[in-house]
Amino acid sequence: MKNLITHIKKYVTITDDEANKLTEIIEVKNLKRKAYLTRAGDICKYNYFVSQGCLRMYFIRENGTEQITQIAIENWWLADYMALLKQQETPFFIQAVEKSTILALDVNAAENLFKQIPQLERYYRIMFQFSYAASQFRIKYLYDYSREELYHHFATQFPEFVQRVPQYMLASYLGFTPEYLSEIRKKK
Amino acid sequence: MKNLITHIKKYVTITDDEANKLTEIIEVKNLKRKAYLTRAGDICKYNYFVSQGCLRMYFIRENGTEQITQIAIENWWLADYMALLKQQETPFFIQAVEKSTILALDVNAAENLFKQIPQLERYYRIMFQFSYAASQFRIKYLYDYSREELYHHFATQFPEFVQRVPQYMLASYLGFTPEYLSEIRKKK
DNA sequence: CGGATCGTTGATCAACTTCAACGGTCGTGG
DNA sequence: CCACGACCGTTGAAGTTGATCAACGATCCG
Repeated sequence: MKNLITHIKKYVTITDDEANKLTEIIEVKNLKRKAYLTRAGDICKYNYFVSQGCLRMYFIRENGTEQITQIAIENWWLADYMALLKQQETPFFIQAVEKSTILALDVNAAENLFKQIPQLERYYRIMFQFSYAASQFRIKYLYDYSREELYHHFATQFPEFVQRVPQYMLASYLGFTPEYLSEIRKKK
Repeated sequence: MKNLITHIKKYVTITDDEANKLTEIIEVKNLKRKAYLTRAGDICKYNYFVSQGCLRMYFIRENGTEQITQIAIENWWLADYMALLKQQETPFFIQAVEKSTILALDVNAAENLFKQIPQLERYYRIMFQFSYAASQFRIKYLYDYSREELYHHFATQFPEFVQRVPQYMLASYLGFTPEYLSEIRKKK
């Protein structure tokens, strides 16, 4: 919980009283490795903050294979925002990659808090703006580079990820097969 | 300008006075076909709203070909948000696909307005949340479908785009060559 | 210690690109 | 308002990139 308040205070100024109001509507979840927060078909109501540990978000393709679309470590928010917005069934699974402590924020409760605490809404405006910017950047990468280049860029830009997640997850996140990742690593 | 105020009022309630304050810091740009709002290497300060017309955002790859990453029609915001955030040179060009009327919002001036008008910050929180959700969805599509399937999904979901932009732009946006698009269309 | 999971290897195959060439049409200058 | 040049869509052949499948060895964890 401390982690979240510290993170918020990096971007906006909130009083202790306001922080407490937020804390009241947040649920702490201690997950062991491979535990699920969300499964495909669920109706979602939470936005998840990684306080400690690592989450992955993935869906299952028609042919039965997993496709990871996002990986989140400490101080990242993760959710299927389309499913939250439209209150539709999510196609995604959200699972702990390792033992994790997750903060679950009920988005409806949060909407109410925004009316009382504009600074909190400001924090989320900044978070979403940043997330969208990162997403635009990622889409550019996906279009710009070959799979092999994607791996090299990612491995040099985010070495902490490469060490933390198994190779097959990395391959899935980057959009190719574990076999091909093997081949890339052999080349170099 | 009317279009923007109408759009904002769909999501939040603002007074006429607040709307006027916003209007004061917005610049209206009338662009002819192929005119540029931004070129690669520019330092950006504006967030663009398409009041009338159509914009495309693209970058140039090492081999000299264009890669379109975004297309925006009426009531969409468009900018390189990473470049805005970090005040770095953008790698993107933003160009009018057809004769367009664009509203340019100075993001620094907007940040100041947010302090006076929390409802405006709320509007942007909702916009960015929605944009990010759409972006997550798009990334899922990119991973889930073959190029051919991408085209069919896109053509049925957004027929208005297919009619408005030339085929080679559509091919570029979807991540493949005009030649291959030709082949797909021939098949069906 | 034993079973499941993970990374690797090699052969074959499908999706999509590249290149070159051609015909149609669109819009711009005279 | 017409003619011409530039741009756009199409075709087909050859070439790449990365997927699929099957099999094997290593390692991790209970």
